[in-house]
Amino acid sequence: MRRMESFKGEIVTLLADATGLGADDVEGLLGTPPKQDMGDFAFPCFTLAKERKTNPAALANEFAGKLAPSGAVREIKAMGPYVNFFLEPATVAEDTLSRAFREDIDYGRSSDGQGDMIVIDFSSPNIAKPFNIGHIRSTAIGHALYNIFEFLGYECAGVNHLGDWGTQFGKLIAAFKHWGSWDDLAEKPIHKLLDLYVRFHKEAKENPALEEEGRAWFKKLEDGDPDARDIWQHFRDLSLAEFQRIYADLEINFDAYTGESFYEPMLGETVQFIKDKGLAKKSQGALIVDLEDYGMPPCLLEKADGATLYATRDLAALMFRAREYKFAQVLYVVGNEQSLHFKQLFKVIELLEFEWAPRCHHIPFGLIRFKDAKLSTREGNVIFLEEVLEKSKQLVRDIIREKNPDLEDADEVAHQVGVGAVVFNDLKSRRIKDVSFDWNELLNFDGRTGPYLQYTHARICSILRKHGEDVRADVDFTRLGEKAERALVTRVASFSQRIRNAARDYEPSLISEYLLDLAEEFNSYYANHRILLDDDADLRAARVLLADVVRMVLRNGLKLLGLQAPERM
RNA sequence: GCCCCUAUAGCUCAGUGGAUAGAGCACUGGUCUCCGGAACCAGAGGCGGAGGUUCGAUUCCUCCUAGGGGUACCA
Repeated sequence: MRRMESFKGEIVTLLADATGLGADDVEGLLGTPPKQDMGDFAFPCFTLAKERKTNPAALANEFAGKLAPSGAVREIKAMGPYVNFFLEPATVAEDTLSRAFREDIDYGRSSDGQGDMIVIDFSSPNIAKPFNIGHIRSTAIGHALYNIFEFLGYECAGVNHLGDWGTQFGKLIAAFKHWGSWDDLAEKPIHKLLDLYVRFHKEAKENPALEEEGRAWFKKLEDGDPDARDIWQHFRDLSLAEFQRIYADLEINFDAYTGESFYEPMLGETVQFIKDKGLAKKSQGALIVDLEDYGMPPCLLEKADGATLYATRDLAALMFRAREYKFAQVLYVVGNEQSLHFKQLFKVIELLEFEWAPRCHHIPFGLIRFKDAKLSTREGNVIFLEEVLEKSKQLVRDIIREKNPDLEDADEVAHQVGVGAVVFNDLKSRRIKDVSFDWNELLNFDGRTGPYLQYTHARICSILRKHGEDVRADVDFTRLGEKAERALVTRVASFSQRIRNAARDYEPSLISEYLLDLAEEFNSYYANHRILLDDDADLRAARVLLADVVRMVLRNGLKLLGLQAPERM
């Protein structure tokens, strides 16, 4: 059983022989031509020509003359300054399609990770605040990375670092004591909590004593006062219940919900540890780690009043994770605006001489910004994720009612497609790019979208149902000679390399892009070639196999991104 | 001020230093006696500016411009 990589290996050996270069040098130069009819691999002769003081085209000719096709290589020819290699399409098709067909749901999987642990910190909303559209980014990207690394043989731990500690909870308790009740919180608790929070700030302007009250409540909370603790716990439970509804919608599970409060008991020893290492010092009344030598502002461990900060809790959390998980890598899927924070965090870890310091990575992403200013001001600059998901699902329901009124499980499918549209929208471009939030764009399911991929998948399922027989792998692969068929085979063959690249770059969009290209190629092929031929059983069998394998890759890829692949829609 | 990210078509985005810079949306015009029209085909439309490195730069480096973010007691 071979793969594209081993075809490449054959060519590297041939070229190393002909050019006298080392195999690594050849492999570095060997590339893929921009067009399919220019072959499967191309070797540029520019650099060598310069060294040998000849022109590249002449050199390419010379090499091509020396090389003889063998094995899977059918033809070798000079094309301008390149030597291009053409593989035997039937061989490539056979190797690729029979392997994919056999591996099915495991096609693309690997054991690269060898069970190494990767801790992924993602989503991490603040409790008592609504899950808004901005949270989709970390949630979708983190979840996709989790799936990708797991598919590559890593063991993953998804950690939801809830924002569940800090002065704001003292204020919230104070507000609750003044104006709230548990009955009142029974319905839409997070919205009610937000109202309380907003009211607190409004009234505190008139009545500064409230601020003091809030601080006092937080102090009580920290000191373990049973009443404060109980109220906080209720707030946390109510929030988590709402978040979990959304996570259920998105089919996301976390391995731990260890929020900031979890690390509260470890803060004292963390600060002491840093002091013992001689890194902490007093400055302007606060306790800091000076990072001036590294061109950064100081990392604050304690405020002048002795209270801890974000960085303190993150340091405690990171050290805890190192002990607990013995990770090969820890990934923080957090917005780009926190780059400095993580640079500081990792620098402190390095100065503490932890050997795992280089294995900590911040995976930044761009912000969601609003295109339509009116929308951003309404609702106080917040769009709730739940509202977005509901709108998307509703639109899918409408479309189904119009296009496929007899569909069974229409609600379930509307859910899968509606949620998929929103998630995919967030995973389709490089994560570092800002995402402009635009209802029209989000709810347009034409073109390069999640529903387009799901539609393509469902359409192939439909073809296979109509085919009516089991798909066979023992087909005549020489029949798959059409240009479009060869393009599809090549695309399928590169799936596993694409997943590796996505992991290497922590970039789920590489998979989105791949799937869109695959779906476009298939849809174009489908429009121009009949698959279920009545008069040519051999060709039909071969095309059915190809379609089935494309279906598998679409499904596997969608799963990696966290999308469902419905069989009808 | 300093630091980070970004700049490719009207809009949203692709583009390992290499062959004619590719898609989608929107727009215009087409495609069904045939496997799902959430589709397919076609048209029109583009590398922010100036240098540098290189046989070759959208890609690497420097500077400039524009947008976004950050920059000690928020997270």
